[in-house]
Amino acid sequence: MRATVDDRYNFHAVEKKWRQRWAEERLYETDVDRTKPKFYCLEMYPYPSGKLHMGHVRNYSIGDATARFHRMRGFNVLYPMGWDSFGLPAENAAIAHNTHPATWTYKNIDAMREQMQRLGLSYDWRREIACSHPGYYKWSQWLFLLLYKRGLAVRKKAPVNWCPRCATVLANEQVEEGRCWRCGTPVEKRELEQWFFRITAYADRLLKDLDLLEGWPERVRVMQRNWIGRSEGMELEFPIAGRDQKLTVFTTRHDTIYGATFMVLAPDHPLTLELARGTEQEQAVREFVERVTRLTVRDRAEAVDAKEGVFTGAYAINPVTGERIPIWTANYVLMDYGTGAIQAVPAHDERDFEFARQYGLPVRVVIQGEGVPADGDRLAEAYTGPGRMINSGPYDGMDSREAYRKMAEDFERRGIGRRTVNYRLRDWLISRQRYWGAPIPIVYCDRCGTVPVPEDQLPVLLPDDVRFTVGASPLATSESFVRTNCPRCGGPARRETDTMDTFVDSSWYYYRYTSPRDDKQPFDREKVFYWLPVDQYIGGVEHAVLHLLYSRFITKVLYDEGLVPSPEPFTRLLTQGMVIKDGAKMSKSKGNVVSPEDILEEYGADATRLFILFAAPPERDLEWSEHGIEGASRFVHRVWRLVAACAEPVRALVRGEGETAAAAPDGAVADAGARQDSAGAEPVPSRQGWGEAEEQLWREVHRAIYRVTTDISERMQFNTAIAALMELVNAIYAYRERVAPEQQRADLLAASLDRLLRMLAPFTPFLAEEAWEALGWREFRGSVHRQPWPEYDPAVLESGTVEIVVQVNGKVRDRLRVPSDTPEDRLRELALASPKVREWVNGKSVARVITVPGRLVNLVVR
RNA sequence: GCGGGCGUGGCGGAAUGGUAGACGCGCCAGACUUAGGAUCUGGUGGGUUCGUCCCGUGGGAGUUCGAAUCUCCCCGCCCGCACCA
Repeated sequence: MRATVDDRYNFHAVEKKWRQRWAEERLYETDVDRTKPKFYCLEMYPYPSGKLHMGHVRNYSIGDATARFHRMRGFNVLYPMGWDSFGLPAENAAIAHNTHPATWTYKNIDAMREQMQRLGLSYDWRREIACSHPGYYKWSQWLFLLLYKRGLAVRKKAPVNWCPRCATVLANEQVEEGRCWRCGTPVEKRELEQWFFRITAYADRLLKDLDLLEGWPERVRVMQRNWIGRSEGMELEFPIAGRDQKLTVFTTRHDTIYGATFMVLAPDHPLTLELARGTEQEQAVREFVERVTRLTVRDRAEAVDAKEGVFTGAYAINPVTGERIPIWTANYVLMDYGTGAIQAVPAHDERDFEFARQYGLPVRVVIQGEGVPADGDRLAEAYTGPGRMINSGPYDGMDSREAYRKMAEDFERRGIGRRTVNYRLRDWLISRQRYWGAPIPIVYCDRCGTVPVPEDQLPVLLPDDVRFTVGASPLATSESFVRTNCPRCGGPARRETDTMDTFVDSSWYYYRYTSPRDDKQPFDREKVFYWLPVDQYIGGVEHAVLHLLYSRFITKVLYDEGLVPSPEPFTRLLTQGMVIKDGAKMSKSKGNVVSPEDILEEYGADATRLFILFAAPPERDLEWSEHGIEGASRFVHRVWRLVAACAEPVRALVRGEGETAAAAPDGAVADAGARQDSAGAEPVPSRQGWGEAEEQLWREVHRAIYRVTTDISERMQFNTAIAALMELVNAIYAYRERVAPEQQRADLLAASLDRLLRMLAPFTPFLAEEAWEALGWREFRGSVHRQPWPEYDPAVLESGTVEIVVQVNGKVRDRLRVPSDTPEDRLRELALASPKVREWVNGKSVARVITVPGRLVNLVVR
């Protein structure tokens, strides 16, 4: 062993060494252990694009620090990683390079795994999963069959979003501002028959259980609440004049029905063209509908800044007034929401008002608020508040809120309508006309119809003999795949050729980690009931209404089936901020991308992780800074120099203690990695012969433990935790500056460095382990990553003196240094006796004295 | 328009009712050095009569002994949703 420790820190060599040794020692492997509380720490598994970007590095730095901290705190921690490895980019790359999507995908996975290992992330790699692996997607198909069995997977014809560039349909959640979430191409509406998961059947529970998610950011809960979009109202029926047919509308304002002076249908409503047929309006309606429905979703959304519509030529009968009112069609009514038809009440709805004024339609006031004219012609804007009912037959004179209740009852009794709840949430369209996904396990038989593939015939494997066509499902080009026999009657049948949305794969992967190689079941019940729910989930906010909603839905289905222990999958959620540079998100087009690869090469894993956790609190955006990472790197080297400088006396001490322990009868020595709990307790200094300098540093150590512990466990504020560690390092330096070398106490230095290194372990795992070994502890106590988290001693924390601020009328006038246990009345005495304070009190009377123990005294003077 | 968040030194940020600006970056000075963009030490909100006091957390008002923090109004920025009937 070297006699001295080199004060230059070679992170390349150190990181390489520990990566190997940790793997050999199987340091991060975890299994069910009922003697410890469990902690499931999870990051959103990545799409294997080829290399990590800074957002990944941030995500995993947060997660790894969290996992390591909880391990040291005595939790049995599940911390796995896997790959969201189905999806379009692989297929597009395969088309471009004429290879197989799997080739591209698995090469990328290898590259990214390597980068993760360089970062020193403490995953249990035995649990690695990839959703494109047949051993995984078999169970995604099983999940489909479970939903099918429960009536939650259905094939139906509906208006769906179609991305012409990706040549596939998309779920509603995957359309952002009318554009495809992946490629940005404006999507089109198409009427197609597709497979849906009936997430709407869970709308109410998904909404209600949001209240359980106290560990989620308010922002995400609000986004989900809005996305689900529950609204209570009535479906009302308006007979169509001259036909034996009724028009059903959804409204939240049935109390305004006496003011319904016309009706509006969505242009793509099935009755729009039918009602116009044979009327003098037919031609105009046909032209209007064709023009509006041809627009992409986005163009249509933009076009509605100007409301536009035409009269259909048909009339409806207002069921309460008996009036004949015209039926219009207009671009501001959407087929997607409610029934695709509305009762227009221009006096009390802003949109109807604007439309009525534009086309000269009558406006009738039926609710009179303060200052609202009774004459609709004189109304300047729609009135949407409450008021007194007028022009409303038997309800005249009532308060509108009372009428609202009364009318609902009356209308139901008279059969005019019924109370109902409407949601904005649509069923989840899971069919994709693409290759690189899990095939939908369904067979179509001429005789038996739609037949699910029996579970024992899973997985339905992806065929290799496909042509990567665009515009139709590639699976349809594989004869061997399509042609099959009906599982029910054995006759000739055809397979479903669509694959599942990759969000189906990611909606349940966190269960699979608990028994990733199980080939008999999707997950082991015992293990899932031990590990779940996820205690801390970490990822980007962009999945607020995608993955995070789908996962909650699938969890509820599994919960109803009795397969998982909780109705919610993620107890706490942290949505990390973006990593930005020069004020903008890193992107190739802006040319402001910083590659983690380069940074790791130049500064090493510890400095990279440290900077990213230190520069901002995790949920806030983080501005990448070259100077900032240099500061972090400087700190890493500064710690190392301190360790090197203290090595000689500390090692002598550690060796002496270690040998004493080893000499004891039960001090049998196994290999270093396995000795985590037994030999070698933390060094407790005697404090004999200590002076004020020693006591002061020891207090700093305990203060740091207190601050780091609470900052991480209560708030996940890694930035302030690291600041506290920097202060501790500064304090140790200050001690060594202040006390002559021969006077410095080795027991104090050893105890301080012991605490420091254990607290650094979650942030700079390589540095902490290397220093731990250099000081001799690894030999006797095992890896720093298997140590318990240090405890602070409140008695030490509160010993010594504190500075008390003396205020006069809230302004600081003096500071007193007093023993920290000084009682309040003594503080008051000292404050009043202060010469500086007396100048400010001078002649006036002290009306009140407020003391805050350990902090301040405030004299209220008049 | 509705909803969520934010506004503090030159910069990233600390302080969630009790000393505003911890910690880091940058900058200034000193020490060591053949030299250093290394390292160590000190300083660093503005003003000032400089061992002093005044001002200061987007602006204004309020609650309180005391407000960056709580309340109300206004301004600005970011994010999400948006003719949802």
